[in-house]
Amino acid sequence: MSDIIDEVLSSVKNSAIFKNREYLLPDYIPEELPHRENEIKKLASILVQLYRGERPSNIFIYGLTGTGKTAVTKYVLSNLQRKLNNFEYVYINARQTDTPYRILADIIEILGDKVPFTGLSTAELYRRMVKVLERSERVMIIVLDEIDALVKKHGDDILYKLTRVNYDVHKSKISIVGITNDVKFIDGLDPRVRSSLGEEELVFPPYNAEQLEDILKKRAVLAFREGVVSESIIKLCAAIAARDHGDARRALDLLRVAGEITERERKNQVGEEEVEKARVEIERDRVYEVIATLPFHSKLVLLSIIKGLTKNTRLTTGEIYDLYRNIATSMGSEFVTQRRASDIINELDMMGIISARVVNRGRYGKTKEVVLAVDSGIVLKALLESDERFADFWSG
DNA sequence: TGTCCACCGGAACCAAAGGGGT
DNA sequence: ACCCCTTTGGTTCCGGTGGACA
Repeated sequence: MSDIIDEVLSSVKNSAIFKNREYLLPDYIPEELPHRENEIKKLASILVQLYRGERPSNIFIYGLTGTGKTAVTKYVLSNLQRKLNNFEYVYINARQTDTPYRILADIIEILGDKVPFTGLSTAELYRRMVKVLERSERVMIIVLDEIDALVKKHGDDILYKLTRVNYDVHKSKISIVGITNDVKFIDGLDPRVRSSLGEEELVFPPYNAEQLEDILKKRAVLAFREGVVSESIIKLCAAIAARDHGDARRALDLLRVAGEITERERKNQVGEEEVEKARVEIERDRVYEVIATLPFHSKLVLLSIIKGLTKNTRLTTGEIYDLYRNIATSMGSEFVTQRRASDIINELDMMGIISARVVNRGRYGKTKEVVLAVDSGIVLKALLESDERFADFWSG
């Protein structure tokens, strides 16, 4: 047994490819953030109010994914905290922590109190949060990342409450840093929330290809052994990510996975084909993961779409729903209403698995036209492997 | 020039699961 | 013991709609 472990262990230790793979992982925050100097400066100059123990303005940060919003924010806050040491901050990702209850629970927990993870009302949690805040007697910065996801699901109520905490708390003060990659998001907000959350605004522009290249180069030196990754490979990864709205995280993922593939193939240099394979593999993993964790009826709807698309090139909501009902019935399962199915189709669209666009066909009504946005093989594989009921159905 | 299709999508509400406080 | 909470994945009801066709 331990031989196997040893073997695996030594293969990591003696990797011909990686010196230290960690530098390419998405949660690694580097010592310096190239090409984000302006943003760091701006953010720091707002937060520096902390020096006098004052509450900095609430800040709203926009920028597309992978433009360094999260990294810059964490970087500035942790550095400031090291130097000032008179405030605290919580970082909450509102896509993972996606209910008002859990946001409050997280804040309370980071402040050092325990709360039950269900059972209480949000009003009660709010009360408790105020209590712990009152006790801490400091300035508190609350970072809400991907705040748009939360508001889409639960409205801006909690934001309103959070922006008003300062009226309820006297010995401490809080500021909110909201981060979003949806630029239009702020328009839909309650005006009161908008004005108080947007006391200061910061926009992160996407990286261009050269900047991405520079970033990749710096990380590659740390992560890879010498000679494993050539300049042209880095250029390639940067170019691919730049096409994809300058997403640095994608660029780094690409480079890392390309390295992993190279290692698996027991080669000692990353080549263009490994980068291409990485691109495909990343997309495939993402799609697989998303599909495998879908609720049952969403999977069924997806299966219906796959089935329908073997006969037609595009499907309407009605056609999908008929198929779905047939499949569900033949499997002896209940089926959801068309209203719900329509929502499921929208959800699949937003996840990028299908592409659904609303069309008006005059006399023939208004509907949605659906086509698959990813390879059907991987969709089917994910469906069949994640639920044995489908396997029975598909083969039988 | 109006009709009318085949849905869209907002709103309110529901029930079971997983839990509280007092 | 009793009545309370949120979340998830729904349901019911319904007004709205762009443009092909008579």
